[in-house]
Amino acid sequence: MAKKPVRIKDIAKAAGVSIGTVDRVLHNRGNVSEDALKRVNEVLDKNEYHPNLIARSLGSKRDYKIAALLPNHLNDDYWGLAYQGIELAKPEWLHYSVHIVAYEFDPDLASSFQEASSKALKSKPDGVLIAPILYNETFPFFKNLADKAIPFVLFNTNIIESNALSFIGQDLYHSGRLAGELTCLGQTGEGQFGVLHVDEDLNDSIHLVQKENGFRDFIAERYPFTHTIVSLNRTSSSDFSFKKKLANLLSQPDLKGIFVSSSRGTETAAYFLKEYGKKEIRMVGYDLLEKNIAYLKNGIIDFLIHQKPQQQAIEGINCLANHLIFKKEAKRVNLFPLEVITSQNLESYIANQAEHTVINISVK
Amino acid sequence: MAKKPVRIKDIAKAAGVSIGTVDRVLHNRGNVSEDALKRVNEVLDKNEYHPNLIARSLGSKRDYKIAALLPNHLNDDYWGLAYQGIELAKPEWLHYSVHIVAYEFDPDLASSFQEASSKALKSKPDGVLIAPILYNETFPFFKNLADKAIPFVLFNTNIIESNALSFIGQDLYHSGRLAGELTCLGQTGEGQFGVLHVDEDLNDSIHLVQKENGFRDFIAERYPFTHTIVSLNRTSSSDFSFKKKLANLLSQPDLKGIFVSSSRGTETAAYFLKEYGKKEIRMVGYDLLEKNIAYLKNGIIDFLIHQKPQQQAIEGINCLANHLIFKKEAKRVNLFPLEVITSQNLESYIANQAEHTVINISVK
DNA sequence: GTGAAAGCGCTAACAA
DNA sequence: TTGTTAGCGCTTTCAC
Repeated sequence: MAKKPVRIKDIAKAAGVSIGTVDRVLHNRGNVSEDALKRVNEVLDKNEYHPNLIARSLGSKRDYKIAALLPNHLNDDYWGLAYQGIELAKPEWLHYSVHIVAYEFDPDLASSFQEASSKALKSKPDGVLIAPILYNETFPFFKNLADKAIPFVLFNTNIIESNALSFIGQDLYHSGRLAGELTCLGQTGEGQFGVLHVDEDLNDSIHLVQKENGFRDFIAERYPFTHTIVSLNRTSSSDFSFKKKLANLLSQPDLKGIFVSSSRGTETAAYFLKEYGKKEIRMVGYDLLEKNIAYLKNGIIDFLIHQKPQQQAIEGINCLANHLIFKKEAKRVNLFPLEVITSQNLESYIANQAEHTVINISVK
Repeated sequence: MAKKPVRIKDIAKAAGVSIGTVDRVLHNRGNVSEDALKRVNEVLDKNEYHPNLIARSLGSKRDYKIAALLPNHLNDDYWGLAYQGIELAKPEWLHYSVHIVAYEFDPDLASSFQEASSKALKSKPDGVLIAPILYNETFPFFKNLADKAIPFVLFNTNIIESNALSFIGQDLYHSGRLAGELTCLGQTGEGQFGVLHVDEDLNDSIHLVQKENGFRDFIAERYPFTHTIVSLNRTSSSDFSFKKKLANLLSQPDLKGIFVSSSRGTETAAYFLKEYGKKEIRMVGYDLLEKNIAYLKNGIIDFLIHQKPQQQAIEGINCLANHLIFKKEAKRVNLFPLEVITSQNLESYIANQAEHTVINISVK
C-alpha cells in the first residue's frame, strides 16, 4: 500500500526544529540560522517533500487578482467564446480567493487598448492574461508589467520577445499546413487554390501570415508544379475591389479550394461561396462559430480548424492562478492540438464543450 | 468586487442552528428534526451554498480505494495507454487519500477476467473503473457490485443495461459515420470500400458492429447507388482465408478506401496496404499507437480517429474520485469528441498529450 | 532566530 | 436530536 506523503510536521520533527522554521526555509523567508537551515535542508532532500497544495490554499488567507485583457466580445463571436471561458473560470477560482476581472478593448483602436490596459494596471493585479493582438501597443505594456514584476500570460497570439510566463495557443504555421493538407485531400489534376484574409490588418497580424506560409509550403511540397495559389485580402467590409477579385477567383473553373485564415473571415467567404453556387469547392476555415457551424452542416464548408478560444482563455487563467497560489511553474509554451472539425464529428464537439470541467490543479 | 462564497458557518447562523446540524442536512445523515431541517433548507436555497471542496477533502480523514479493471497492457499498446492514464492519476489522487489499484486480465480468457474481478472485489474497493469488453462475463460482476452498493464506471465500451454510474467513451456509430466521411472525401466516380475487423470476436464486440453500421449508413447516404462495401473479418492472426480475401479486395482497381474498426487492426491493415503497394488508397483507422503513427507519417494511413484511451481512463478515475470524496454527481454519459488526426496535425497532438494535467476538480 | 498558536472550511466523533 | 470540539496540513502572526 502506498505510504502517506511526508508533511511539514514530519520534517520538522526529523530536523529537530519547529514547523515555523521549516516553513521559513521552504519559502526562504529568511530569519533562520545557518545551522537550522542546513539541518532542515538535509532532511528535506532525503525525504522528498511535496507540499499539500490543498492545505496550502486553505491555510493562506491571501487574495489574488487576475486581470484579463481581450478584445470586446460584443459583436464578435470568437472573442465571445474567450470571454465565456473567463466567465466560467471565475466562480471556480473564487474558492481559492482568486478574483478575475476582464478588461475589454476595441481591437481597432489603439487608444482603447491603452485605456483598458491602464485600467487593468490600476487594479493592481497579481497576474495578467492578455490577447496581444495589437503588437505595437502591447509592447510598452509588457514592459510596464515587467517593471512591476507582475507575471503575465499570452493567449491566442504569441509574441516571443515578450518574456511572458507562458503562451497558450496553437502553432499557426502548422495550422496553415494542416489547412493545406485538408484542402488538397483527394484533389487531382492541375488547379489553383485561394487564400483569403478578411478584415484584418495584415501588417499588425503576423499570425495570419504564418498560416498562409504554412499553407503555401504544404501545397508547394505536395504539388510542386501543378498548382497555383492566389491570396486575397479584404481590408474592410466596404472593400469593393475584394469583392470583384473574389468573384473573379470563384469563376475560375480550375479553382480547387479556398482557405480562410480567420474565424470571422470564414463566415464571409462561406457566404460568397454559397452566393456563387460553388458548394463543391473545398473550403477550410476556422472555429465553431454559429454561422460557421451552419455552413459546415450544409456542406459549404468542409473543414473547420478549431482554435478553442474558450479553452485557451480558461487555460490562461488556470496557468496564472496555479502559478500564483500554488507556485507551480508554467509551461513556457502550451500549444493546443490542431483539431479538425467536419460535419460528422461536429456534434461530438458541441455536446462535449457545453459543460466541461474548468479548474485544473495538478497536485504534483 | 465579487463577494465571498457562503460557508456552512454562515448558513448555520442564518438558520439558527449549529454547523453540525447543517452538515447533517447537507449529507442527509439523518438525526435532524423536521423543524431544523426546514429552516436549514430554506436558508440553503435562498443563499445558494457551494461547499468548499478543498476544505472538504482536507477535513475528511477517510481513505478511498478505487479498483481499475482492464485488459492486460503488456503486448497491447492500446490498453497500455489506458494503463498509463491510470498510472498518471495515481499520484495525483493520493493527496486526497484515494488509492488506485489496477487489476488486469487477459481479454481472450473469461477465467482471467473472473480471477481479476474477484481479486478486485476482495480488496473491498469504494469504486470500480472497468473496461467491459467481455460482455458475458462482466454482467454477473455488475450485479455483484450493485449488491454491494459499490459504484462503478465504464469506459471504452458501453453496456447500457449495466446501470453504471457513468460511461466514458465515444459514440461509435458516429465514429463510423465520421470514418465514412473521411473515406469518401474528394472521391468521385463509382467504386467500392472495404471495412476490416481484425482479431476481434464480432459476437462479443457489438462496438465494432456499431462502427460498421455508421460507416455503411454514411456511405449509403452520400452515394446511394454508386458504391459497394465489402466487409472482411479476421478471426485470428493465422486466419488464412482472410489474407486471401484481403488480397483479392486490394487487387480491385475500383477500390477507393479502407476503414479498419480497431486500433490494433489498423496496423495490420496498413501493413498489407504497404505490402501490396496500395499507398494511394484512402485509409482510415484508429488511435495514436506507435506503428499507426509511423504509417500515418509515411502516407499509408490518411486518417486516424483518436479514441484517447489514456484520457478515458483518467476521466474514469476522476469521475469516481469526484463522486466518492466530493459527492459530485457524475454525467451518466461522457462522450469524448471524435478527433481526427492527419499527418499534419499529428505532432500537435503528440506534443500535447505528453504531460497534461490530470486531476480535474470542478468546484461547482 | 524561533516556537507556539490561531485559523482556513469542513468532517466526524463525542457529549449533552 | 443537538451543539461542541478536535483535527486535516498549511500559513501567518505574535511573543519570546
